[in-house]
Amino acid sequence: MKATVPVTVAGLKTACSQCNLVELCLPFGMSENELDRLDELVGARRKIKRQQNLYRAGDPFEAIYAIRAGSFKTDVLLEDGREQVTGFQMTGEILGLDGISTELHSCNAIALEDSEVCVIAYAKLEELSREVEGLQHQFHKVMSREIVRDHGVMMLLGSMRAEERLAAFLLNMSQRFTARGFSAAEFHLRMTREEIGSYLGLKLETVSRAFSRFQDEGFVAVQQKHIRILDNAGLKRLIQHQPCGR
Amino acid sequence: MKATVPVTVAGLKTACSQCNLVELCLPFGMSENELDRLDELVGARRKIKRQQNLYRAGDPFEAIYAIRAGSFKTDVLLEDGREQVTGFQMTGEILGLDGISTELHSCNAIALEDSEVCVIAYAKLEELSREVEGLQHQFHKVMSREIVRDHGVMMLLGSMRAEERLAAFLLNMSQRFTARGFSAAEFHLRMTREEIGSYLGLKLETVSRAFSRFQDEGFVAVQQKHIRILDNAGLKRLIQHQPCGR
DNA sequence: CGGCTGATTGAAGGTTTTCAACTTTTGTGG
DNA sequence: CCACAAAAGTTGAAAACCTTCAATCAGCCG
Repeated sequence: MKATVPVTVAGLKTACSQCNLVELCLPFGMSENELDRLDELVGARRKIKRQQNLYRAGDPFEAIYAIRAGSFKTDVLLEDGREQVTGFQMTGEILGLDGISTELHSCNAIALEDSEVCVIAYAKLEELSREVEGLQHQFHKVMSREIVRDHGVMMLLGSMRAEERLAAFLLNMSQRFTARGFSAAEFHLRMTREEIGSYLGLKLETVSRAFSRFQDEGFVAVQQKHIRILDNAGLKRLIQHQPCGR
Repeated sequence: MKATVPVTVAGLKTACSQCNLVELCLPFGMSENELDRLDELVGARRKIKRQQNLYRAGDPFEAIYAIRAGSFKTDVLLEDGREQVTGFQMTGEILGLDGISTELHSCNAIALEDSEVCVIAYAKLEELSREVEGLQHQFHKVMSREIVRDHGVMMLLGSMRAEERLAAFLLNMSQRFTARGFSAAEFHLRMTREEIGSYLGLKLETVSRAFSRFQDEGFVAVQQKHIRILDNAGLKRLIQHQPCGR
């Protein structure tokens, strides 16, 4: 560690410039010089154990988080207890953007496994992104990407039937694992059937049944959370060529 | 018009500092000085006739738009023709944020009535928001608010039943009309039952039936697109105290 | 190893969709 | 300005899809 870098808790200081997640994370597309400046910004890392909250709805908003290791879900709770999972996040993805609007977090972020995040103080981010054009631009892209992703989820929830939703979900997971250097065809889901169901607007039994049908039809091999995709094209066809639903 | 302001098409130059939508729009919360700078940014206005596109999915992204008058819907189309309405936008709201991520628009924006928008060149916005802190902050808030709104829609689509969705929709519209100085209890919807249905993940017949039931139960008086809310609290109760749906 | 959580599967029930007929409103052109 | 066609909205009955309820099975952790 360079002497110029201020020492933080137990040498946990992060350096984006050294991180292998650069291409997936906030720094994507930034120049060498810009990257160096980014290292000023990113504070200590924080470890979150499985099932623990990174933040809760109502918490004051102070930072956004880049997932360094592990994975999360975000959800919104209705007063009567109903839960809606709004997303699953993997390494390199940014959490906490919901808090900017009211300066309070509006959803819960919960680790699906033991995880680690880089803490990015939001005040500092605004400050630095006024100076570093690449950072500003990239940050805007990250927010916009989240909006586009949300529209995709609305499409799922509003216009697709159960099996289409699950197929789209699996293809999306596959693609994101691929981007992280993992197998596109074989992966391990960190979330339960109930969480998948909540995300897709389905009951867990419906998710389970859809998995079984996919297995029967030879699209995938399912063993609990372990998924092997056998017919990628078949899943894609499923999404587009089904009557309708609602 | 001041001589220092560059003259654009037919004197259509907008001045945020003069606009009565300030409190609802991008400039909200900015200081007098900051507002003056904002006037540099906002280009000509553009009129969009009913049913016309402000932009289409795939169009190159160059600007975001502030709705000066009228209203819009945004939607995403699936290859097989299915449409998902992702939102309805009213005066003061910002359109086009979806385009930042890929520099191509990812959805369609269509005027629900003859409308007018202020064109905000995105490159200029980034430039100016590096100089004007209040603008930067406000722009981030606008994007974050969109993300939070989207989560709310996911909740609707994923966890609520037909009547709950429509109740939530009506209450949301009422609140937004109120914010614009219109009656909270009586308003005119600019979209069809089919568009409402698409937004809520329901078929138009289901929307129509839900309207009829609300009328029978005395929650609202419905006459085609004209809505009168008779029992606001009743609608609110509907949202929280229903068994479940899916 | 036992108890727990998570997952699977079947049968019955419910909500929403589909199909269809009909009414009302809107828009256009004579 | 009326007439008429097209679009939008309403309503009923049947069907489809998903949920609910229930029982069973599998895997995991202490």
